[in-house]
Amino acid sequence: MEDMPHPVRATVASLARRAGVAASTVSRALRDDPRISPEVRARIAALAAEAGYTPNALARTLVSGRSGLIGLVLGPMDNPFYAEMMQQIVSQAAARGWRLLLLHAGDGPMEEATAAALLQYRVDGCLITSAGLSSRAASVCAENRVPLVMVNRVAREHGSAVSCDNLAAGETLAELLMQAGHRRLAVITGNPGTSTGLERTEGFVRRVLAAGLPAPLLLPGGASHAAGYAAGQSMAALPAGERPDAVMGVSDILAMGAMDALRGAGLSVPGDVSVVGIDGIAAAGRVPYRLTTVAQPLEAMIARGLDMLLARIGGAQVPDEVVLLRGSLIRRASARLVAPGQG
Amino acid sequence: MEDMPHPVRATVASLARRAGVAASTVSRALRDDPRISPEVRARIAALAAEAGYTPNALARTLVSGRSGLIGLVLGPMDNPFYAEMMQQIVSQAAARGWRLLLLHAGDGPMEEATAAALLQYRVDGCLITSAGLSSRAASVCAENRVPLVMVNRVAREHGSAVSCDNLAAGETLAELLMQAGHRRLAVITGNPGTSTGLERTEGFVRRVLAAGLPAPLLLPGGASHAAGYAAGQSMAALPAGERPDAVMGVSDILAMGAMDALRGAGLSVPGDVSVVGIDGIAAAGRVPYRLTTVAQPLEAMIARGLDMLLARIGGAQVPDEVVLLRGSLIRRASARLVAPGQG
DNA sequence: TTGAAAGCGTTACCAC
DNA sequence: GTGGTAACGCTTTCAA
Repeated sequence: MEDMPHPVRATVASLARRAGVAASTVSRALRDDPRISPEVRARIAALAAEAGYTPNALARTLVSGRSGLIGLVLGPMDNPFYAEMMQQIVSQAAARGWRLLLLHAGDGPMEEATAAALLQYRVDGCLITSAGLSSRAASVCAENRVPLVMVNRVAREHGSAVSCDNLAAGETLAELLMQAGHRRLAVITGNPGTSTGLERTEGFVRRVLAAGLPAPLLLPGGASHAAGYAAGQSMAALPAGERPDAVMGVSDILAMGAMDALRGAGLSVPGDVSVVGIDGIAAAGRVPYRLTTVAQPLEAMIARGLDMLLARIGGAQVPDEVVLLRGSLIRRASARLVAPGQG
Repeated sequence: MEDMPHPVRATVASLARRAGVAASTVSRALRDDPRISPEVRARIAALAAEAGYTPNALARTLVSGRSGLIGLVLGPMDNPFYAEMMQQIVSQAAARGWRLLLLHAGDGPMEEATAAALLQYRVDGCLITSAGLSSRAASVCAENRVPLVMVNRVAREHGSAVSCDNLAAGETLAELLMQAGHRRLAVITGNPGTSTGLERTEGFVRRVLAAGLPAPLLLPGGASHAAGYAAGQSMAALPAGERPDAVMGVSDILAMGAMDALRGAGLSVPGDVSVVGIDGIAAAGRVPYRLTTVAQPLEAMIARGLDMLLARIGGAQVPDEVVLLRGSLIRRASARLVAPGQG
């Protein structure tokens, strides 16, 4: 190891000096501009490698107007779904050569300074995955014409969105449960004001009513296992005659919490109560849950979202759009799937 | 809504023009330089607000040499521990006014371009939470003198680290299990080459041997629930006389997988087998796991890690250091805690 | 094919 | 107190 006091970073100018050419020549050579002669290009490339040259992306931004950064706003991490989503985002963004400025993660409100950073660092666009309806980042983007795509939530006022067809997912599960002969249905709802949860609930309820059954029991839930657990406990506490025989959690994690509570209270799932969820998180597929669910097409959603962002960053005056992708039903052991006596 | 074709961003120069002062004055006024007279400062502040001025952090970086960015490298997200850690990092970094450049998340190797981005965006420092021993980011940082702190792993060659005292955690759990009368012990190990897992295993084994018991059975594990589940199945398949009566997973998620497998095979936890883990993730505390574990002091670890990073970014020639924080034992229902016949 | 110079937005230094 | 000017590192005209 050398022991230079200040390992000064090589710059285009320093390389130019050492190569005896102009800075513009170095800049062009390094970006493989076809106008530069092969010899010069090779010489500069060698020099750059030797000096350990790394272009300064920030300086480049200043002149190009593009930062290559996209702001990322993540939802509450206590739902594993968001962790899975994040992993998708990170790998797909990297594959496209974008860097992620991680602005927020969690349920709380975004800090003032963080919202400001979104603008100060001149992100090219913003990806918002928080399910909450009131997203600070969204309005900041809209006010400042920063291209914005929301994933897993609908755009209320501005911006585009890509999301699972939540209404259809709710309907699918209601249909599934009714066909299996369930008659007393329930829904564990999401956080109030959360679009995904509302839509899933609505799809479910609509389908049940359309079939002529009484409206499902709505159990207040939230976004966490604990909330689902509480809802499950309140179900278990009902007299057997009033207790629903099937329940949908508006997210897998809620459904999992409910299963744990029901079983903890001595009830059998799916023997006494069928439980289904929506999201398709990995944990829900495993023992002891084996949850029947509608899986969101996560990879495709992110790919689509980044496509949309790219189009808007490109400068084209593309109108806002909302894309709905259909989820896929996964039948597993948490729900009885045939009417009693048919098996 | 106005309909300006190009909502040109206000700059220091444009504000200076409109205020009839020099750019340097605007710059000073905006940063509350005491030399600027109150009237001028007020006038400029008003103008800036009206124009919706946002300083360009990238341009500022160019002259100051500080980007305010810290690179973040996250481990495999299928372990909820990393999600919890991320949330801590995001909120604590924001509180200190740092922005996070999310470079990597997951188990796979870091892409070439991503490693380059670390340098190109001139991150002030790097926080690495991946448990894998071979971290590409670490060597990039070291070679380029980018301050580096690793969390939840020890620094091998360069850089500083803050970590839980994994050895002590393993010892604590071995002691706990032996005191409860367990005699046939086992460990579900982590990914090979992962320092945290190795240390936890070593602490456990050391303590068991010191007590004169036979060496614990080492079951190959990994980093996921599935790996723990497989290990649990192999335990359950052993003849009753050879089956361990207590097992430690080197992480909570492994222990949870093992519990699910053991119970799935008809065994009782903790009736037939006691199970303990390490990490203290939220999911492990809940029904049906109620896992006895050693919780990592996550909040303190991150705070300490950021402190260390700050000190090194400050420019002070601080020598590399490794900080070990002690975890805290949480006794729950997954392990029998008294010798049979003592209750 | 290459060079010179201007400019991106900000801050720091030196005058006044 | 405030104004000029240079500088950060890069790209991009416009000339040659």
